[in-house]
Amino acid sequence: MKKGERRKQELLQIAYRMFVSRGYENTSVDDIIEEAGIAKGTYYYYFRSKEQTLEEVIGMMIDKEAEAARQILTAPVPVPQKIVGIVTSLRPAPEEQPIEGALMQPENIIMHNKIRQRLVETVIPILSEVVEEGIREGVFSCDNIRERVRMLIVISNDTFDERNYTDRDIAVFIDMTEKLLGAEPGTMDFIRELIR
Amino acid sequence: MKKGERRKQELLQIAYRMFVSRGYENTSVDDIIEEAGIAKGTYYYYFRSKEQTLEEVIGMMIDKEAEAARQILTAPVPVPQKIVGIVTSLRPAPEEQPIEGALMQPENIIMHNKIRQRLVETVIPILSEVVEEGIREGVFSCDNIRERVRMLIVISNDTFDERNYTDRDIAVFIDMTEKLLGAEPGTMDFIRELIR
DNA sequence: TCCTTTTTCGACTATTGGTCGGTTTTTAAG
DNA sequence: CTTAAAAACCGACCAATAGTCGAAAAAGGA
Repeated sequence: MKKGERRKQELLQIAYRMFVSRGYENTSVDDIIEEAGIAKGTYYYYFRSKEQTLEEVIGMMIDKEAEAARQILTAPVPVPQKIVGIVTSLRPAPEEQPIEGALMQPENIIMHNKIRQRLVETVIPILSEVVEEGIREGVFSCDNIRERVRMLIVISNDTFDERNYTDRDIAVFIDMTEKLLGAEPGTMDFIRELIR
Repeated sequence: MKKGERRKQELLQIAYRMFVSRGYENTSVDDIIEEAGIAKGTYYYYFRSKEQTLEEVIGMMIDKEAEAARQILTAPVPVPQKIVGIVTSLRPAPEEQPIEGALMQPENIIMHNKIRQRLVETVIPILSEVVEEGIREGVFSCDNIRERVRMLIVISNDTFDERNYTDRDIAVFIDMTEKLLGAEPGTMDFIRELIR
Protein backbone atom coordinates (compact mmCIF):
# COMPACT_ATOMS: atom_id res chain seq x y z
CA MET A 1 0.00 0.00 0.00
CA LYS A 2 2.95 2.26 0.31
CA LYS A 3 4.97 0.71 -2.43
CA GLY A 4 2.81 2.72 -4.77
CA GLU A 5 3.69 5.95 -3.09
CA ARG A 6 7.36 5.27 -3.46
CA ARG A 7 6.94 4.43 -7.12
CA LYS A 8 5.10 7.61 -7.70
CA GLN A 9 7.78 9.68 -6.04
CA GLU A 10 10.37 7.90 -8.11
CA LEU A 11 8.50 8.67 -11.31
CA LEU A 12 8.05 12.25 -10.21
CA GLN A 13 11.76 12.60 -9.64
CA ILE A 14 12.62 11.12 -13.01
CA ALA A 15 10.04 13.27 -14.76
CA TYR A 16 11.31 16.32 -12.94
CA ARG A 17 14.87 15.72 -13.99
CA MET A 18 13.95 15.08 -17.61
CA PHE A 19 11.51 17.97 -17.88
CA VAL A 20 14.03 20.41 -16.51
CA SER A 21 16.99 19.17 -18.48
CA ARG A 22 15.42 18.42 -21.85
CA GLY A 23 12.18 20.33 -21.61
CA TYR A 24 8.62 19.13 -21.19
CA GLU A 25 7.87 18.97 -24.89
CA ASN A 26 11.05 17.09 -25.67
CA THR A 27 10.40 14.43 -23.08
CA SER A 28 8.12 11.62 -24.18
CA VAL A 29 6.28 9.30 -21.88
CA ASP A 30 8.32 6.54 -23.43
CA ASP A 31 11.48 8.30 -22.33
CA ILE A 32 10.25 8.40 -18.78
CA ILE A 33 9.13 4.81 -18.57
CA GLU A 34 12.32 3.61 -20.19
CA GLU A 35 14.38 5.51 -17.63
CA ALA A 36 12.19 4.12 -14.87
CA GLY A 37 12.20 0.63 -16.33
CA ILE A 38 8.45 0.21 -16.22
CA ALA A 39 5.68 -0.39 -18.72
CA LYS A 40 3.32 2.12 -20.22
CA GLY A 41 0.41 0.84 -18.24
CA THR A 42 2.22 1.34 -14.98
CA TYR A 43 2.90 4.94 -15.78
CA TYR A 44 -0.74 5.55 -16.49
CA TYR A 45 -1.66 3.75 -13.34
CA TYR A 46 -0.04 6.62 -11.46
CA PHE A 47 -0.80 9.53 -13.74
CA ARG A 48 -3.94 10.45 -15.60
CA SER A 49 -1.94 12.11 -18.33
CA LYS A 50 1.43 13.52 -19.19
CA GLU A 51 0.19 16.98 -18.36
CA GLN A 52 -0.92 15.91 -14.93
CA THR A 53 2.60 14.70 -14.35
CA LEU A 54 3.87 18.13 -15.27
CA GLU A 55 1.37 19.67 -12.90
CA GLU A 56 2.62 17.56 -10.03
CA VAL A 57 6.24 18.13 -10.89
CA ILE A 58 5.64 21.85 -10.86
CA GLY A 59 3.87 21.47 -7.55
CA MET A 60 7.04 19.97 -6.13
CA MET A 61 9.16 22.80 -7.45
CA ILE A 62 6.79 25.46 -6.16
CA ASP A 63 6.82 23.97 -2.69
CA LYS A 64 10.56 24.14 -2.59
CA GLU A 65 10.67 27.72 -3.84
CA ALA A 66 8.02 28.79 -1.39
CA GLU A 67 9.90 27.28 1.49
CA ALA A 68 13.08 29.05 0.44
CA ALA A 69 11.14 32.29 0.28
CA ARG A 70 9.70 31.75 3.75
CA GLN A 71 13.20 31.06 4.97
CA ILE A 72 14.31 34.47 3.83
CA LEU A 73 11.23 35.96 5.45
CA THR A 74 12.58 35.29 8.91
CA ALA A 75 16.22 35.89 8.14
CA PRO A 76 18.05 38.65 10.02
CA VAL A 77 18.67 40.93 7.03
CA PRO A 78 17.30 44.37 6.12
CA VAL A 79 13.91 44.41 4.49
CA PRO A 80 15.04 45.61 1.06
CA GLN A 81 17.50 42.74 0.91
CA LYS A 82 14.73 40.32 1.81
CA ILE A 83 12.64 41.60 -1.06
CA VAL A 84 15.39 41.20 -3.57
CA GLY A 85 16.41 37.87 -2.13
CA ILE A 86 12.96 36.44 -2.58
CA VAL A 87 12.40 37.94 -5.98
CA THR A 88 15.68 36.73 -7.37
CA SER A 89 15.07 33.24 -6.04
CA LEU A 90 12.14 32.92 -8.41
CA ARG A 91 14.17 31.84 -11.36
CA PRO A 92 13.09 28.20 -11.72
CA ALA A 93 15.83 25.81 -10.81
CA PRO A 94 18.84 27.84 -11.87
CA GLU A 95 21.54 26.06 -9.93
CA GLU A 96 19.52 22.87 -9.82
CA GLN A 97 19.86 21.61 -13.35
CA PRO A 98 21.68 24.03 -15.60
CA ILE A 99 22.50 21.08 -17.81
CA GLU A 100 23.41 21.92 -21.35
CA GLY A 101 23.25 25.37 -22.83
CA ALA A 102 19.79 26.60 -23.62
CA LEU A 103 17.34 24.30 -21.97
CA MET A 104 14.99 26.32 -19.88
CA GLN A 105 14.41 29.23 -22.18
CA PRO A 106 13.75 28.57 -25.83
CA GLU A 107 10.80 26.36 -26.49
CA ASN A 108 9.90 25.36 -23.00
CA ILE A 109 7.26 28.01 -22.84
CA ILE A 110 4.56 25.75 -21.53
CA MET A 111 6.42 24.63 -18.45
CA HIS A 112 7.95 28.01 -17.96
CA ASN A 113 4.58 29.72 -18.00
CA LYS A 114 2.93 27.26 -15.70
CA ILE A 115 5.71 27.63 -13.21
CA ARG A 116 5.64 31.39 -13.36
CA GLN A 117 1.91 31.53 -12.94
CA ARG A 118 1.77 29.33 -9.88
CA LEU A 119 4.90 30.84 -8.43
CA VAL A 120 3.41 34.30 -8.56
CA GLU A 121 0.35 33.20 -6.64
CA THR A 122 2.46 31.44 -4.06
CA VAL A 123 4.98 34.17 -3.50
CA ILE A 124 2.66 37.18 -3.44
CA PRO A 125 1.49 36.62 0.14
CA ILE A 126 5.00 35.98 1.38
CA LEU A 127 6.40 39.03 -0.30
CA SER A 128 3.47 41.10 0.91
CA GLU A 129 4.43 40.31 4.46
CA VAL A 130 7.90 41.61 3.88
CA VAL A 131 6.57 44.79 2.34
CA GLU A 132 4.31 45.31 5.32
CA GLU A 133 7.29 44.84 7.55
CA GLY A 134 9.07 47.49 5.53
CA ILE A 135 6.16 49.84 5.88
CA ARG A 136 6.13 49.41 9.64
CA GLU A 137 9.84 50.18 9.67
CA GLY A 138 9.29 53.23 7.55
CA VAL A 139 11.43 52.01 4.65
CA PHE A 140 8.47 51.65 2.33
CA SER A 141 5.26 53.58 1.97
CA CYS A 142 2.46 52.45 -0.30
CA ASP A 143 -1.06 51.07 -0.55
CA ASN A 144 -2.46 48.20 -2.60
CA ILE A 145 0.38 46.04 -1.47
CA ARG A 146 -0.61 42.79 -3.12
CA GLU A 147 -1.10 44.43 -6.48
CA ARG A 148 2.24 46.16 -6.22
CA VAL A 149 3.98 43.03 -5.17
CA ARG A 150 2.53 41.27 -8.15
CA MET A 151 3.79 43.95 -10.43
CA LEU A 152 7.19 43.76 -8.84
CA ILE A 153 7.36 40.07 -9.60
CA VAL A 154 6.24 40.67 -13.15
CA ILE A 155 8.76 43.35 -13.97
CA SER A 156 11.49 41.40 -12.27
CA ASN A 157 10.65 38.34 -14.31
CA ASP A 158 10.60 40.25 -17.53
CA THR A 159 13.78 42.14 -16.80
CA PHE A 160 15.93 39.27 -15.69
CA ASP A 161 14.37 36.09 -16.96
CA GLU A 162 15.60 34.66 -20.17
CA ARG A 163 16.86 37.79 -21.83
CA ASN A 164 19.93 39.99 -22.00
CA TYR A 165 19.45 42.93 -19.74
CA THR A 166 21.55 46.06 -19.94
CA ASP A 167 22.69 48.51 -17.31
CA ARG A 168 19.82 50.70 -18.35
CA ASP A 169 17.33 47.91 -17.76
CA ILE A 170 18.74 47.57 -14.28
CA ALA A 171 18.57 51.29 -13.68
CA VAL A 172 14.92 51.39 -14.68
CA PHE A 173 14.18 48.31 -12.62
CA ILE A 174 15.74 49.85 -9.54
CA ASP A 175 13.96 53.13 -10.08
CA MET A 176 10.61 51.46 -10.55
CA THR A 177 11.04 49.15 -7.61
CA GLU A 178 11.64 52.09 -5.34
CA LYS A 179 8.67 53.97 -6.70
CA LEU A 180 6.50 50.90 -6.65
CA LEU A 181 7.06 50.45 -2.94
CA GLY A 182 7.45 54.10 -2.08
CA ALA A 183 11.04 53.86 -0.95
CA GLU A 184 13.62 56.63 -0.82
CA PRO A 185 15.74 56.93 -3.95
CA GLY A 186 18.86 54.87 -3.49
CA THR A 187 17.25 52.34 -1.18
CA MET A 188 17.49 49.66 -3.81
CA ASP A 189 20.79 50.64 -5.35
CA PHE A 190 22.48 47.65 -3.80
CA ILE A 191 20.81 45.52 -6.44
CA ARG A 192 23.52 46.56 -8.87
CA GLU A 193 26.13 44.83 -6.78
CA LEU A 194 24.15 41.64 -6.50
CA ILE A 195 23.75 41.22 -10.19
CA ARG A 196 26.60 42.00 -12.49
CA MET B 1 3.61 32.27 -61.06
CA LYS B 2 1.15 34.24 -58.98
CA LYS B 3 -1.39 31.52 -58.53
CA GLY B 4 0.94 30.20 -55.89
CA GLU B 5 0.91 33.47 -54.06
CA ARG B 6 -2.86 33.50 -53.97
CA ARG B 7 -2.96 29.97 -52.64
CA LYS B 8 -0.53 30.82 -49.95
CA GLN B 9 -2.54 33.82 -48.85
CA GLU B 10 -5.63 31.68 -48.79
CA LEU B 11 -3.93 29.09 -46.62
CA LEU B 12 -2.61 31.82 -44.38
CA GLN B 13 -6.11 33.20 -43.93
CA ILE B 14 -7.54 29.81 -43.10
CA ALA B 15 -4.72 29.04 -40.70
CA TYR B 16 -5.14 32.42 -39.07
CA ARG B 17 -8.82 31.92 -38.51
CA MET B 18 -8.38 28.46 -37.10
CA PHE B 19 -5.41 29.31 -34.92
CA VAL B 20 -7.23 32.22 -33.38
CA SER B 21 -10.55 30.53 -32.90
CA ARG B 22 -9.46 27.04 -31.81
CA GLY B 23 -5.90 27.64 -30.80
CA TYR B 24 -2.65 26.66 -32.46
CA GLU B 25 -2.29 23.40 -30.60
CA ASN B 26 -5.85 22.36 -31.29
CA THR B 27 -5.56 22.92 -35.00
CA SER B 28 -4.05 20.06 -36.96
CA VAL B 29 -2.55 20.35 -40.38
CA ASP B 30 -5.26 17.96 -41.50
CA ASP B 31 -7.86 20.44 -40.29
CA ILE B 32 -6.31 23.16 -42.38
CA ILE B 33 -5.97 21.18 -45.56
CA GLU B 34 -9.48 19.81 -45.23
CA GLU B 35 -10.85 23.32 -44.88
CA ALA B 36 -8.76 24.44 -47.83
CA GLY B 37 -9.63 21.37 -49.85
CA ILE B 38 -6.08 20.51 -50.75
CA ALA B 39 -3.72 17.60 -50.16
CA LYS B 40 -1.03 17.26 -47.56
CA GLY B 41 1.71 17.62 -50.12
CA THR B 42 0.34 20.92 -51.31
CA TYR B 43 0.37 22.32 -47.83
CA TYR B 44 3.98 21.38 -47.38
CA TYR B 45 4.74 22.82 -50.77
CA TYR B 46 3.95 26.20 -49.28
CA PHE B 47 5.11 25.76 -45.71
CA ARG B 48 8.18 24.11 -44.34
CA SER B 49 6.36 23.16 -41.17
CA LYS B 50 3.31 23.89 -39.11
CA GLU B 51 5.34 26.17 -36.93
CA GLN B 52 6.49 28.20 -39.90
CA THR B 53 2.85 28.70 -40.74
CA LEU B 54 2.28 30.06 -37.28
CA GLU B 55 5.26 32.33 -37.69
CA GLU B 56 3.85 33.78 -40.87
CA VAL B 57 0.37 34.10 -39.44
CA ILE B 58 1.78 36.02 -36.53
CA GLY B 59 3.72 38.16 -38.94
CA MET B 60 0.45 39.16 -40.58
CA MET B 61 -1.12 40.02 -37.26
CA ILE B 62 1.88 42.03 -36.14
CA ASP B 63 1.89 44.05 -39.32
CA LYS B 64 -1.72 44.99 -38.80
CA GLU B 65 -1.15 45.93 -35.17
CA ALA B 66 1.89 47.95 -36.04
CA GLU B 67 0.05 49.88 -38.69
CA ALA B 68 -2.77 50.63 -36.28
CA ALA B 69 -0.19 51.87 -33.79
CA ARG B 70 1.45 54.09 -36.38
CA GLN B 71 -1.95 55.44 -37.23
CA ILE B 72 -2.44 56.59 -33.68
CA LEU B 73 1.03 58.08 -33.73
CA THR B 74 -0.04 60.81 -36.11
CA ALA B 75 -3.55 61.27 -34.76
CA PRO B 76 -4.52 64.67 -33.37
CA VAL B 77 -4.97 63.58 -29.75
CA PRO B 78 -3.05 64.42 -26.59
CA VAL B 79 0.08 62.40 -25.99
CA PRO B 80 -1.14 60.49 -22.94
CA GLN B 81 -4.13 59.32 -24.94
CA LYS B 82 -1.86 58.18 -27.72
CA ILE B 83 0.14 56.11 -25.29
CA VAL B 84 -2.89 54.41 -23.88
CA GLY B 85 -4.41 53.97 -27.31
CA ILE B 86 -1.39 52.14 -28.59
CA VAL B 87 -0.90 50.06 -25.50
CA THR B 88 -4.50 48.94 -25.33
CA SER B 89 -4.51 48.01 -29.00
CA LEU B 90 -1.97 45.32 -28.23
CA ARG B 91 -4.46 42.75 -27.19
CA PRO B 92 -4.25 40.26 -30.07
CA ALA B 93 -7.39 40.21 -32.18
CA PRO B 94 -9.97 40.95 -29.51
CA GLU B 95 -12.79 42.07 -31.73
CA GLU B 96 -11.53 39.98 -34.59
CA GLN B 97 -12.44 36.48 -33.49
CA PRO B 98 -13.87 36.31 -30.02
CA ILE B 99 -15.49 33.05 -30.98
CA GLU B 100 -16.43 30.80 -28.12
CA GLY B 101 -15.62 31.40 -24.52
CA ALA B 102 -12.04 30.72 -23.63
CA LEU B 103 -10.05 30.51 -26.78
CA MET B 104 -7.13 32.83 -26.55
CA GLN B 105 -6.18 32.35 -22.95
CA PRO B 106 -6.04 28.86 -21.55
CA GLU B 107 -3.64 26.60 -23.35
CA ASN B 108 -2.69 28.75 -26.24
CA ILE B 109 0.43 29.81 -24.49
CA ILE B 110 2.69 29.17 -27.43
CA MET B 111 0.92 31.46 -29.85
CA HIS B 112 0.23 33.97 -27.18
CA ASN B 113 3.85 34.18 -26.20
CA LYS B 114 5.14 34.43 -29.72
CA ILE B 115 2.73 37.23 -30.46
CA ARG B 116 3.62 39.12 -27.34
CA GLN B 117 7.31 38.78 -27.94
CA ARG B 118 7.25 40.06 -31.50
CA LEU B 119 4.68 42.69 -30.69
CA VAL B 120 6.86 44.15 -27.99
CA GLU B 121 9.77 44.50 -30.37
CA THR B 122 7.60 46.09 -33.01
CA VAL B 123 5.80 48.53 -30.80
CA ILE B 124 8.69 49.74 -28.66
CA PRO B 125 10.08 52.12 -31.29
CA ILE B 126 6.66 53.51 -32.11
CA LEU B 127 5.76 54.05 -28.50
CA SER B 128 9.16 55.56 -27.83
CA GLU B 129 8.45 58.22 -30.38
CA VAL B 130 5.28 59.17 -28.60
CA VAL B 131 7.06 59.36 -25.29
CA GLU B 132 9.70 61.61 -26.81
CA GLU B 133 6.94 63.78 -28.13
CA GLY B 134 5.52 63.93 -24.62
CA ILE B 135 8.90 64.89 -23.22
CA ARG B 136 9.23 67.72 -25.71
CA GLU B 137 5.79 68.91 -24.69
CA GLY B 138 6.72 68.72 -21.05
CA VAL B 139 4.07 66.13 -20.16
CA PHE B 140 6.64 63.44 -19.47
CA SER B 141 10.11 63.53 -18.05
CA CYS B 142 12.36 60.49 -18.01
CA ASP B 143 15.47 58.85 -19.36
CA ASN B 144 16.02 55.33 -20.69
CA ILE B 145 12.94 55.66 -22.77
CA ARG B 146 13.05 52.34 -24.60
CA GLU B 147 13.53 50.41 -21.41
CA ARG B 148 10.66 52.25 -19.77
CA VAL B 149 8.42 51.74 -22.75
CA ARG B 150 9.16 48.07 -22.67
CA MET B 151 8.24 47.92 -19.04
CA LEU B 152 5.05 49.81 -19.73
CA ILE B 153 4.05 47.22 -22.28
CA VAL B 154 4.89 44.42 -19.92
CA ILE B 155 2.90 45.71 -16.98
CA SER B 156 0.03 46.60 -19.25
CA ASN B 157 0.00 43.12 -20.68
CA ASP B 158 0.07 41.51 -17.30
CA THR B 159 -2.55 43.77 -15.81
CA PHE B 160 -5.11 43.59 -18.55
CA ASP B 161 -4.39 40.50 -20.59
CA GLU B 162 -6.22 37.34 -19.79
CA ARG B 163 -7.02 37.94 -16.18
CA ASN B 164 -9.57 39.63 -13.97
CA TYR B 165 -8.24 42.96 -12.89
CA THR B 166 -9.65 44.92 -10.00
CA ASP B 167 -9.96 48.62 -9.37
CA ARG B 168 -6.84 48.37 -7.31
CA ASP B 169 -4.94 46.83 -10.18
CA ILE B 170 -5.99 49.78 -12.29
CA ALA B 171 -5.00 52.24 -9.59
CA VAL B 172 -1.54 50.73 -9.34
CA PHE B 173 -1.23 50.61 -13.10
CA ILE B 174 -2.08 54.27 -13.43
CA ASP B 175 0.24 55.23 -10.63
CA MET B 176 3.11 53.27 -12.09
CA THR B 177 2.55 54.51 -15.60
CA GLU B 178 2.80 58.08 -14.40
CA LYS B 179 5.93 57.37 -12.42
CA LEU B 180 7.42 55.31 -15.20
CA LEU B 181 7.20 58.21 -17.61
CA GLY B 182 7.67 60.98 -15.10
CA ALA B 183 4.24 62.49 -15.52
CA GLU B 184 2.32 64.63 -13.04
CA PRO B 185 -0.04 62.65 -10.79
CA GLY B 186 -3.43 62.56 -12.41
CA THR B 187 -2.15 62.73 -15.96
CA MET B 188 -3.21 59.19 -16.61
CA ASP B 189 -6.39 59.15 -14.58
CA PHE B 190 -8.50 59.15 -17.73
CA ILE B 191 -7.58 55.49 -18.16
CA ARG B 192 -10.26 54.62 -15.62
CA GLU B 193 -12.95 55.93 -17.94
CA LEU B 194 -11.62 54.02 -20.91
CA ILE B 195 -11.72 50.71 -19.20
CA ARG B 196 -14.60 49.86 -17.01
C1' DT C 1 -5.10 -21.51 1.45
C1' DC C 2 -8.23 -18.55 -1.10
C1' DC C 3 -10.10 -14.39 -2.18
C1' DT C 4 -9.43 -9.34 -2.80
C1' DT C 5 -6.86 -5.41 -3.85
C1' DT C 6 -2.93 -3.32 -5.72
C1' DT C 7 0.42 -3.10 -9.08
C1' DT C 8 2.37 -4.24 -13.41
C1' DC C 9 2.55 -5.50 -18.10
C1' DG C 10 2.77 -4.73 -23.20
C1' DA C 11 0.22 -5.08 -27.33
C1' DC C 12 -2.78 -2.04 -29.57
C1' DT C 13 -5.10 2.39 -31.20
C1' DA C 14 -5.68 7.00 -32.95
C1' DT C 15 -3.77 11.24 -34.04
C1' DT C 16 -0.31 13.99 -35.59
C1' DG C 17 3.47 16.35 -38.24
C1' DG C 18 6.04 15.41 -41.99
C1' DT C 19 8.05 12.88 -46.44
C1' DC C 20 8.32 11.39 -51.16
C1' DG C 21 7.84 9.89 -55.83
C1' DG C 22 5.01 10.75 -59.20
C1' DT C 23 1.22 13.29 -61.80
C1' DT C 24 -1.16 17.24 -63.56
C1' DT C 25 -1.21 22.03 -64.81
C1' DT C 26 1.16 26.46 -66.29
C1' DT C 27 4.28 28.87 -68.64
C1' DA C 28 6.97 30.21 -72.27
C1' DA C 29 10.02 29.29 -75.99
C1' DG C 30 10.61 27.47 -80.80
C1' DC D 1 0.60 24.35 -82.18
C1' DT D 2 4.32 21.59 -80.04
C1' DT D 3 7.07 20.64 -76.50
C1' DA D 4 9.85 20.78 -72.65
C1' DA D 5 10.82 22.86 -68.32
C1' DA D 6 8.92 24.75 -64.13
C1' DA D 7 5.34 25.20 -60.85
C1' DA D 8 1.66 23.28 -58.35
C1' DC D 9 -0.54 19.42 -56.62
C1' DC D 10 -1.65 14.71 -55.02
C1' DG D 11 -2.26 11.06 -51.52
C1' DA D 12 -0.17 6.90 -49.81
C1' DC D 13 3.08 6.23 -46.48
C1' DC D 14 6.11 6.86 -42.22
C1' DA D 15 7.63 7.65 -37.43
C1' DA D 16 6.61 9.41 -33.13
C1' DT D 17 3.57 9.99 -29.57
C1' DA D 18 -0.15 10.11 -25.88
C1' DG D 19 -3.27 7.19 -24.24
C1' DT D 20 -6.29 2.49 -23.61
C1' DC D 21 -7.36 -2.02 -21.97
C1' DG D 22 -7.80 -6.68 -20.58
C1' DA D 23 -5.25 -9.71 -18.33
C1' DA D 24 -1.50 -11.39 -15.45
C1' DA D 25 1.39 -11.17 -11.48
C1' DA D 26 2.28 -9.51 -6.45
C1' DA D 27 0.86 -8.36 -2.07
C1' DG D 28 -2.23 -8.69 1.72
C1' DG D 29 -5.10 -10.30 4.68
C1' DA D 30 -8.82 -13.84 6.58
